[in-house]
Amino acid sequence: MNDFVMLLKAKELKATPQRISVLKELIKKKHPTMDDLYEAIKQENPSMSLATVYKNIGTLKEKGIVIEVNIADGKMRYDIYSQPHIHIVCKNCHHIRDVAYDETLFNYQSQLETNEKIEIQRLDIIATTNHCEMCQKV
Amino acid sequence: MNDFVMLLKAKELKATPQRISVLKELIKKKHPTMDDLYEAIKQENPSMSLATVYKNIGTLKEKGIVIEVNIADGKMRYDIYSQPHIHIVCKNCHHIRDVAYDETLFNYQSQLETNEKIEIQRLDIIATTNHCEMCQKV
DNA sequence: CTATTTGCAAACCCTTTGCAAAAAT
DNA sequence: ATTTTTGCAAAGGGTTTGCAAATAG
Repeated sequence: MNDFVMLLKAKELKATPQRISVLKELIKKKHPTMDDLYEAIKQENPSMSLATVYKNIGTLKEKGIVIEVNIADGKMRYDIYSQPHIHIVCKNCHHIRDVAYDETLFNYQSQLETNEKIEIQRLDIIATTNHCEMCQKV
Repeated sequence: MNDFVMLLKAKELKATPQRISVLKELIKKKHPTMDDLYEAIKQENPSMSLATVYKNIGTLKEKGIVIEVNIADGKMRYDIYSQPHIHIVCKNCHHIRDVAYDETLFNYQSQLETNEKIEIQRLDIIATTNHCEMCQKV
């Protein structure tokens, strides 16, 4: 029983070939779009349906196995969740670079090559909080 | 000649009532969705078309007056751009809080109330760089 | 055997586009 | 007078849904 099957069983999900293909491809290709996934998986399993990829990604998201990377270009990207990290997205070509996230002191500049010039366009943190004045979820 | 008209003229945009309404509403309501904007503006100008709101937001984005806030729930939010700041999005109710961004040392925890527990779900930086290995734009 | 998952097609939503009429400068 | 902008309706593109057949456990 391989790692993917164990991971799925641990989350009480059935280990279908389609599901395993999605996980495999997420490891193989970094931050793929839905179409990247679909096209790649179809090579090995021509009967794979786009709806199934969507449904599986949805399920894997719910279980915390997969996270979305939204760079606001109209297409969502997907990533297997390992630990909190930062996505630095090139505004020009949309390439996504993973940068480690230091929980205690996040000084992103210090993590970069010294002569790299980063110009921030947008910085979004999606987080849960116990102090949201709107939903008051404590 | 009011501030909005001056702002638009400075960017070589015609100061139409529709355009001014969009700016007004962006000031009035924080981080509205497209539909928020459309519905609010229709109150005062019933002939306002949704396509016009989209077109104006597009133009204002191009000119750097407006930025998008994408919290990956399927709807885009919009914000008048003043200076770089962080959007902390509540995962539960989607309320967006603006947090100041310190260019030299960004320690987001220190900016928050001491007993607030933030659990980061996602942290995205959209930035231009001169070291992107993919597009090599220097 | 039962509950979940798949695959297909249709439906959905948000967003964009084409174009003629209207408005801004 | 020229150029931009508006408003309408249609099209577009990514995502979701309903349901019967297939599959996993």
